Amino acid sequence: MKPSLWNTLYKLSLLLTQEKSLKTSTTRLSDKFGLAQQTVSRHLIILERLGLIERHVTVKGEEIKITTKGLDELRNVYFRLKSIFEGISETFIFEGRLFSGIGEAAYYMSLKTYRDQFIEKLGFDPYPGTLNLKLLSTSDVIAKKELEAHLGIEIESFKDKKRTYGSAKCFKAKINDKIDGAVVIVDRSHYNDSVLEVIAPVYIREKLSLKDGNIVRVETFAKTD
Amino acid sequence: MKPSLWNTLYKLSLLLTQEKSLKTSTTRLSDKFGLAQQTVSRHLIILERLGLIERHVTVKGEEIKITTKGLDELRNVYFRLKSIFEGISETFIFEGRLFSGIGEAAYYMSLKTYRDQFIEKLGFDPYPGTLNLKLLSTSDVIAKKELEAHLGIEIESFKDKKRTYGSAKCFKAKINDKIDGAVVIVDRSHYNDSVLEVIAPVYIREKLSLKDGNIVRVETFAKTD
DNA sequence: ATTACTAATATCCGAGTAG
DNA sequence: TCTACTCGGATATTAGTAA
Repeated sequence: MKPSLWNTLYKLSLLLTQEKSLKTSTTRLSDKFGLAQQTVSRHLIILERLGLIERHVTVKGEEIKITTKGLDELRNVYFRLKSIFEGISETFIFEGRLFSGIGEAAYYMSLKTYRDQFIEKLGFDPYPGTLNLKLLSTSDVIAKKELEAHLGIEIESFKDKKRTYGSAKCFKAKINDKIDGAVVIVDRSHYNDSVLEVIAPVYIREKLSLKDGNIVRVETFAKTD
Repeated sequence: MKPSLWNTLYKLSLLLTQEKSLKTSTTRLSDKFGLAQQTVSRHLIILERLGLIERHVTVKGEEIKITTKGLDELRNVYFRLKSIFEGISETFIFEGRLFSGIGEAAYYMSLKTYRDQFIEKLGFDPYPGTLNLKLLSTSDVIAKKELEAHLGIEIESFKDKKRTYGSAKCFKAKINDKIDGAVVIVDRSHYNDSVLEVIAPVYIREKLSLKDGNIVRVETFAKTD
């Protein structure tokens, strides 16, 4: 997302206050934003196409509302700035329903470059495969975004002859108050925001006698410095 | 400040974490920021000129530190986003040392357009003149910035044949726990951030028997919706 | 390696204006 | 009035290099 667009979204949010919609015109906004009417119009069109705002355009003006996706975009910056200015350690607690993935993670985790990094940076040799948890509440999904904004343990990307392997970020975690492991947030995951991927030095499913559908509790520890 | 520059400052802050300095190179940064090395170089030059960062450039790389001014720039956005996402009422308490201004404020406050707005929006006809308080601690200065990010009572700008008269933002306030008045934050004030300007329907100095140098306590109430 | 200049290119903005 | 199109000019970015 282009900085100038983000700026327009941000300034919109300052006028909208709370999830209410705003009835205004591009001319009035251009005045407030210090941009030309045409520029505001163009920005609004793009923001709408990106799904960040919703509009109801009439010949007399328009009504604008920031979508959940748009708010997420802003919240992400908010959380990152928060972790800078209120730089304190925080504990995040998640609850999710266990489900089976397609076993892809096991392949990636067995790659030497990744595995060596896990051992070096997390201090354990992870069991190949992740425990996938579907987060149950939106507050957990938002908390995950906040966690993501914190500094974690960085797993670096690398490439071989064929392709590039993406980066990831880990946070030490405790699973069901028993097992020490880590939450892995993959940069370009095929899962969406509502899925938490957990790794540990042991096979968690077996150790905790878990089956698909079980609720699992994960406590993570984020430090900001 | 241009959005693209703000973006670079913001991304820098994510790497710097806490007021530490960062030893890196424009190439490494260009990688992280998704910009060309030349663009990063140019941005850093401009940010430095604006006094938002400090650099120590060598032929082997450079060391970057975000200045107080730069952090303020980021904090401002942080506070505004905070008031959106944590939209709650807040009380701010300031303590400042009374000093005499040049009496300019009295002139402005006597202008009909301003005065009418004060009466309508604040509910009182202000004594012409402001009580100027020099804030004593940096935490108070930061609190003032946070207050500024909240929604206040807007006093609109206007123009006559000669010039434009700027806008301002007010927050209801209680002075020394006795007098009800308001804090006025003038958009382009000739005072800096460490000065708080207070108005009231009465002549505060007299009512509270205040003299230059006295410490005055101001409690303000900010609502976010 | 670096940083950062100059010049070419890509992108963005806003004046004019249609609908 | 309004939104939003086209298009020329402004601005920002990047490629090619020098130091």
